Amino acid sequence: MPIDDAKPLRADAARNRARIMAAAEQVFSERGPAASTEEVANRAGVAIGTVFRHFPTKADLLRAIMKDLLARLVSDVDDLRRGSEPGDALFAFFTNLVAHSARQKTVIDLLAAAGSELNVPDAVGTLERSVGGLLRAAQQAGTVRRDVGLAEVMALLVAVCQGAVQAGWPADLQTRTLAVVFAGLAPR
Amino acid sequence: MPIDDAKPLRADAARNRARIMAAAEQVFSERGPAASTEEVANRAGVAIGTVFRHFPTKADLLRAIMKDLLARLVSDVDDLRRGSEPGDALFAFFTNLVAHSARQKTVIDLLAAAGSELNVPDAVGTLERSVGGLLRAAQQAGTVRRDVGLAEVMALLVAVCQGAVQAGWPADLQTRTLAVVFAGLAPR
Amino acid sequence: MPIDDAKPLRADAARNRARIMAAAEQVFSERGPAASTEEVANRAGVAIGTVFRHFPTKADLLRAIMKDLLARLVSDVDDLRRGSEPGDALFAFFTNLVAHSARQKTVIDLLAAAGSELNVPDAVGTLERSVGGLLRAAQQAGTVRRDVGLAEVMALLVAVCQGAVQAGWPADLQTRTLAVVFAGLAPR
Amino acid sequence: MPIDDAKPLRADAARNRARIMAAAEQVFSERGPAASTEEVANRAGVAIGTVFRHFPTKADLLRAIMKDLLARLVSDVDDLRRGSEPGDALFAFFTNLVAHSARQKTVIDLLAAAGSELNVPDAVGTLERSVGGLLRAAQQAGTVRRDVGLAEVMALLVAVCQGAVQAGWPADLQTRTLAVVFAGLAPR
DNA sequence: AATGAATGAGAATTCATTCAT
DNA sequence: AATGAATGAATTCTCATTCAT
Repeated sequence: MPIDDAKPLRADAARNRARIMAAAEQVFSERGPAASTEEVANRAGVAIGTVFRHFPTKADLLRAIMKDLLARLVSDVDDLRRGSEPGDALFAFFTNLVAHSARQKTVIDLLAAAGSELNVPDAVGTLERSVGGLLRAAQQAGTVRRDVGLAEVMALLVAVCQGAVQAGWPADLQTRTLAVVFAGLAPR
Repeated sequence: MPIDDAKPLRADAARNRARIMAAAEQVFSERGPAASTEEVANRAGVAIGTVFRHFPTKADLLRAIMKDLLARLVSDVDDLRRGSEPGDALFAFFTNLVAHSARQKTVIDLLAAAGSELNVPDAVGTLERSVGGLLRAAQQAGTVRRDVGLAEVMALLVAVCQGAVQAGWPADLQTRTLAVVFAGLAPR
Repeated sequence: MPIDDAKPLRADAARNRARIMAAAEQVFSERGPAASTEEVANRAGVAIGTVFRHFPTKADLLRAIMKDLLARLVSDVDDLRRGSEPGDALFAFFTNLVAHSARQKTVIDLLAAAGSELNVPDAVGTLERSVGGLLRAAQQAGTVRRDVGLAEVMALLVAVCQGAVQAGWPADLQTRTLAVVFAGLAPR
Repeated sequence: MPIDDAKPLRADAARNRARIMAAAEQVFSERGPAASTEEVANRAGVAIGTVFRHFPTKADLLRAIMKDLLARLVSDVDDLRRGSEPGDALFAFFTNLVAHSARQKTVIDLLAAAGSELNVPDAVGTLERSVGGLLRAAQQAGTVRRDVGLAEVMALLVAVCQGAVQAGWPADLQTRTLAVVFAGLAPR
């Protein structure tokens, strides 16, 4: 049961599509969303036309990256729910996401801009639902206050990630900042 | 005693400079830093050449806006230190900044990008020192834990503002998110 | 006795060739000669490569359409010569062609451009000879002046058709315009 | 009393605008409306940006040319009404337009396309009104049948011009073709 | 033979910056 | 000092044509 793509791609096309997305992730992370599609093509080792064949519009490319990254996040969440104590999973996910967001400037930027320019509603919604699961579990385990809502958790998540990414916080600053947030979430 | 500008400007030149900066603040807030210099000129009611006479480069203009906004923030901090209980001033500043950042997308964006692209080190340093004052005062008043550092306070400040701005948090989400942060800063 | 095509085509190849030409006629009629070959392929239900296998160049495709349409016109003329009074056949052909040219924007455009860009000399020549037959018959029947030449009849034919097509003349304007032309051709 | 342009242009800008329009007229006449804006710029001796500063869109440029050429036609009509017998002016205008249309492929093409892609309604309307004047005068002078309408005269005008232009009719073919049309317009 | 992905040379348009007026 | 026209490099996107599958 294919989840995403209607038409199976030819082997070479699939390879190129993947290369392009990887290149785009890199390029946009390094140079921001204003980076040129041409550079993405170069980095992917294909001609510019190939990029536009796969993603008819630059915005389509950005959307595709975002969908992909969000999907990865959701699957991270699922892994965590299986592998950790329910009370810890939210904190673990939070910490992880911040730690990796350096590599994922794009996700974060796009997450932050989610409402505005690009539209990837279901993907964002899915992530939100996943995090919601973590939050409820943590609240039932008693590691997070009952009066904290999903909205503010998501807000803090995005905000801290974006801060971490854009300002390039070193590891210890990440830790100390998260300590404050976690203390704010804890009961009492 | 002019601190920054070497040459006193002719009255009309000064007026134009001010108009341009005001227009630029608006335009970049609305359209992001990719907005065109031409539009800034239009909004300011001057010709494009005039903008470039005052700010030889688009980056110079952005830097100037940032310096200006940071200076305003610093003076806000000073006002607060005089007008509120020492224990509350930090929270008040924090809340204020978040609330107003909607209008100041530019500051926040620029603050966030401070380290990277533009360089306005002294301005940022000055703000950091001011906030440091608020923090120490709050810690002495016992409203903020002693083991919280200035770095993470600044980090949270920027992160939350940026989140608020870019995602357009409604007022109640701002409140609830700040509640978590403040709880995290409070002793015990 | 195949006049034009050297190699007999496999059945499926012939079918594709026909489909492509039909699609091309439609597409170029609707969108003008700037329409993309890709769209022709889509409309024909074949892949783009197939179009280029049959017509190595876009110009070749246009030429082929034109040849085909001209051939149809010639056969129309022949039908008319058999089925109408000699004195009326030219007028009937003229009227018919104008009336149908809406559907045949391509022919007309190509007929008009005949001399310039594309070269389909024999096809045009053949049509001209056919119309010449109609003209002589009409002159002998006394419905057209003797001092009118084939060149100007062809010229008027093309001109009026093109006018009708490009400006989208309604039926009554076609009628009234042709009335003037026919009056001009009539003796006295 | 300025008829067309709201803002007076600087001398150099006006010079460039004129050069661009002249170049565009040439280029589009030679290569059709698909010719590149870059070539217009080259021919005009300006940079590509200058063309787009004056005409923000390629379509704007085409429209401007058309307006200009139509205006010239209208003024030709006015001149003729003053300088010839009322009964002849329509024929003279017709003949002139056809003769010059070789140089004015653009006008004709645009006139023909008037309804469809570009919109220059008032300009076309003005021409139509002018020609209407010639027609009425000719009918009153008895050189044109009373039952001929303006619509078909315009239709023939456009059609014959376009034919002449696109197929490159030599002078004698023009003459002979017009002879038929004029005979069709004459009383009896 | 057919497919459809890849190529890459344009084409239109934008915009920071320069410079004549 | 101000004006605003000119420049031209850069960017997004299109499309005829080629070529691996």
